[in-house]
Amino acid sequence: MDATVAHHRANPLILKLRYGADLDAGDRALLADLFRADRVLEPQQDIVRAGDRATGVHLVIEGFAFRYKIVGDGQRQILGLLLPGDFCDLQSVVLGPSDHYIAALTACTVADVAQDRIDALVFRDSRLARALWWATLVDESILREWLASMGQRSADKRIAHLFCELLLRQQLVGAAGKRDCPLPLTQPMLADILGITTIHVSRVLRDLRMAGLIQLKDRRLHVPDVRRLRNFCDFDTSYLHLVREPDDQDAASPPIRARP
Amino acid sequence: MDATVAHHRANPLILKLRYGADLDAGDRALLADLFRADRVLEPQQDIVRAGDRATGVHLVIEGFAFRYKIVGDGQRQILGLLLPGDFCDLQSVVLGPSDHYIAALTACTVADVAQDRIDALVFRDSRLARALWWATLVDESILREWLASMGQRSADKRIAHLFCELLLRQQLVGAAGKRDCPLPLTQPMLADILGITTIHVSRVLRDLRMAGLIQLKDRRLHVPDVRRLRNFCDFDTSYLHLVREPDDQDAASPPIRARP
DNA sequence: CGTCACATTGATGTCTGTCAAGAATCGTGG
DNA sequence: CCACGATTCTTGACAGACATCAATGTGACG
Repeated sequence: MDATVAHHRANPLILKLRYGADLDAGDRALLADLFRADRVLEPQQDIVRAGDRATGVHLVIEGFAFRYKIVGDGQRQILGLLLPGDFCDLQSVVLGPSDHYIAALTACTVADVAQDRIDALVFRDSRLARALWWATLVDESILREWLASMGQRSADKRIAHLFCELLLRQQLVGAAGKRDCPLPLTQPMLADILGITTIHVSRVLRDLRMAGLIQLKDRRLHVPDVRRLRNFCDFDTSYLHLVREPDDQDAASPPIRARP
Repeated sequence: MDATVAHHRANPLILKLRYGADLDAGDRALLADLFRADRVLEPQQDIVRAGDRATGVHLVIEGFAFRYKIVGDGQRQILGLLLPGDFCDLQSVVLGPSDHYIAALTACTVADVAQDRIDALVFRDSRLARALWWATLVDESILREWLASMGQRSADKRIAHLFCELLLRQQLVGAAGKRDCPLPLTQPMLADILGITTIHVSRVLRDLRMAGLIQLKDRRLHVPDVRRLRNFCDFDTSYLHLVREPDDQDAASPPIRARP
């Protein structure tokens, strides 16, 4: 565990960017300075509403948020999960009014940053610009993988794949252990992520549990044999575009609270 | 029909960007100069292969291309259709090896541009930078809409929605009329876009035809009543983030060949 | 003219949705 | 602390959407 995580609670963005870029201490200091938690949200509280014009950029510091759309007669499709270190809308200025919603899933803290401060940052430091760009491109890549999953995988593999992803993504920001991580998703939420009904989610989770692939307890996911679960759902990390694998340490999870 | 389309064949990128940015004649000249057709591809020929490192940037000038992934035991999911004016991989340098394939769907012509020429362009002209950025963000937005469609819409509405999108997107680049457009997609292709079997595609197309919603002939789509089709599948253009609606002209389709 | 991909249709099976009813969990207020 | 309602979670019976298997027809192309 290196110096970046030494202080009381590391900035998840900085942790994440270790896997997409090589930043020096100066870069990290700039990021830490710009992206600090400055708002706490209740579960279900909106961060961005469809039709809103961008006001600034939001970064999740702690907790989960999610992106969603309402189609047809009120059915909700969840388009992405935003974990600590993820941007909600880095690029929204260019697009105009948002075409979807973003809301807090759990209680969470976010950083609100004015667009011009981002612009100044990336203008000044092209390595940082590239790092942030990497982050948004990974988000898009995840979206493609979700689409492929939705189109081609059966419900059980889809859930398993999602769990593999969430375990790994949380490991990247030091929020998960080797084999378990927070999983604050209700079954109705899972249903809207996977495009199936909550009833079916329940059935499939039972099957996965009984197959010994996963354990769920206290809103946490435990995976007894990560290799086996990955195998089951054909999980391949390449869509996350990591330049290095996460250390295999049994990391802090839930988020680090210990002081030095 | 304005001056941009006056010459023998307008650059589809320039046409498309009319809907996302305000470019002046100088901007357009730069684009036209940079993105000119310089390669012809056979149907099914690869443009980008998964695992490839980026060599440059590719823009579709004419014809259709498509993005796809292979999941599990060889099932293909098509992740996006690339129409004239669409970039294949504007940003691939940052991400490293591609995690998916891009191939020509029909015979098509593409522009190959070295990354540094793009960089020089966007560095020099921030309005153009913003315009290109808009284009990539719209692509991502389309991806989200596809995901929502896959998760929440039934097969018939999914096809209808896709057809609405393809009609409109081709109108943006002057490749479609008010109510019809090229549709060079076989049923196996449609199946891999929609995540259903070709057999089911055949049945659903029959139903849509018999409901009078669409007509298919000679690899073209004809929509007798666009409003009705849009209504049927809950099509809302906002995810395409157009700053203006396409003119209601009965535009050139197939691509303009007439000389002034 | 044969081959091959595409397209169509029917019969049948499987996955997932719908309807219905309970049980467990959780937050809240008395 | 307990009661309460509200949300989750679970299970069963049944229905519908879509997949699979099989057969046939069509058209492009060598």
